[in-house]
Amino acid sequence: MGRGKVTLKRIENKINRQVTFSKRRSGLLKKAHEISVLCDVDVALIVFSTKGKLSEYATNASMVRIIERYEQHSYTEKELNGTNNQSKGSWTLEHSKLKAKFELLQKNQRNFMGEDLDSLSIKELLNLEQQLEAALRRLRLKKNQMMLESISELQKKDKSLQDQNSLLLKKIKGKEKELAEPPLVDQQTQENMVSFQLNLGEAYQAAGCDGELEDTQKESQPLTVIPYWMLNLMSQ
Amino acid sequence: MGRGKVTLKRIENKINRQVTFSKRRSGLLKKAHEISVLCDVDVALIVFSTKGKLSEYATNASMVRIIERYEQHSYTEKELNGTNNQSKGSWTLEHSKLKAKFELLQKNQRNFMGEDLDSLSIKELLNLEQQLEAALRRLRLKKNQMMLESISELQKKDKSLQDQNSLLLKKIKGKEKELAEPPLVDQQTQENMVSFQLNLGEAYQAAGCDGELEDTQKESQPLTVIPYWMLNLMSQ
DNA sequence: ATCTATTGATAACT
DNA sequence: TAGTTATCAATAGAT
Repeated sequence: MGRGKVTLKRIENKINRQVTFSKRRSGLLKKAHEISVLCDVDVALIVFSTKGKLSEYATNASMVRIIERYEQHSYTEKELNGTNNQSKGSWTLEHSKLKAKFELLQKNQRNFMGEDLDSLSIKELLNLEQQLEAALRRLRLKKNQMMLESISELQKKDKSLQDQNSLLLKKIKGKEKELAEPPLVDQQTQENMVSFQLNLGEAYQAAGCDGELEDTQKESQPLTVIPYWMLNLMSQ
Repeated sequence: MGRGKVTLKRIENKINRQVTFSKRRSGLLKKAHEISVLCDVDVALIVFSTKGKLSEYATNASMVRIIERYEQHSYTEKELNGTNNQSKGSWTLEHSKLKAKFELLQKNQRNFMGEDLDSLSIKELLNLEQQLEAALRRLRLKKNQMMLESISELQKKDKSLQDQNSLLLKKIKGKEKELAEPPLVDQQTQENMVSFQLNLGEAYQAAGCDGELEDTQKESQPLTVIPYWMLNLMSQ
């Protein structure tokens, strides 16, 4: 239509291109609207001008709804591997909401780490201080509890190993008698182990442990070494 | 176009509507493509048939890119709270990644609040404790700094009000002489004010303030009352 | 922006 | 669903 045929190729003349764009854009929007009304279907049209200006048409003026429908359609069609799609709809809305929540949380977290404090008022700082102190209290309670549990576990193991040891000792002595040879485990080793258990016991009592120590499953630590954190266990 | 004018109204005849839809849809897609090529612009068109069948056109076949651009545009236009959108592809991927990050952050935050500590090992607890202590140190530093700034501000105001007061006193005395009448402001009032300033000064020195107190803009607090937090200011 | 010659789209029909 | 054709609509180029 017009005074000459059009070839489907980018219009090089900038002015012509701009004019054509303006005319065809309105035509396209009109036709989108027409098909939407005449045929009673959902249509969404997005056009960005070269300069980035947005023109849009959407049935019932609800672009997001149609885009959501598109996303749903697209994802359920193309890839069923997808993350467990709740049929809630609202992907993009969901996303932006999540983003906002994430950023809020991130800011909060930074504050909790003692960063970005300039944006806070004195009142907020005092509030944060109280929260941190409470957190620290809870944390130390938990820490002590876990350490005491750990100690208890170690003591149990220690005990069982000692028993095992005595058993072995007995067996060896039996063999000694049979073979009339000296024992493989000497007296010194045995004394050290007993001493170690007593030390742990004292520390355990000094902590004033009053909570029950449930026998939670823990990965067993090697007994040949005392965990480094146990050294200053009772400093807090 | 066609053998009769069209009225912009839903076509009631179902067959006609279907035929018209089919024809116009192809026309619309064609025109969308044309404007995209001729004018070198981004176009996205989504059409859902009554039965839910999707037809789409997008410049360079990248619908998601254009939708993203639309979302960006939309969010930055409508609400300038805009999050810094990277122009990455894949909404769902983006979304699930964000979700994972969010949940991680949320768990972390709970730990920082001294909650959900059961999932942590002793080592992690000790690490968290150190972080909390560091955070608390930074926070208290900032808090003290802000409070001292606030005090400084208040002292300035106090001083200026005192000056103003003396000025008024002088004026009144002048009038007294003229009119031979008693003054409106008595001696007691003046003494109280001086005493208050001295107290603030002492507290200020006791804090061992060595940082410069920049005169940042602060919302002025009423001078007639001492802020509650100032009472135990130096406890920390 | 507005005009108008011309092409393009399509409603009704097949 | 596809083709034909009479008509109307869109628009290229000019003003």
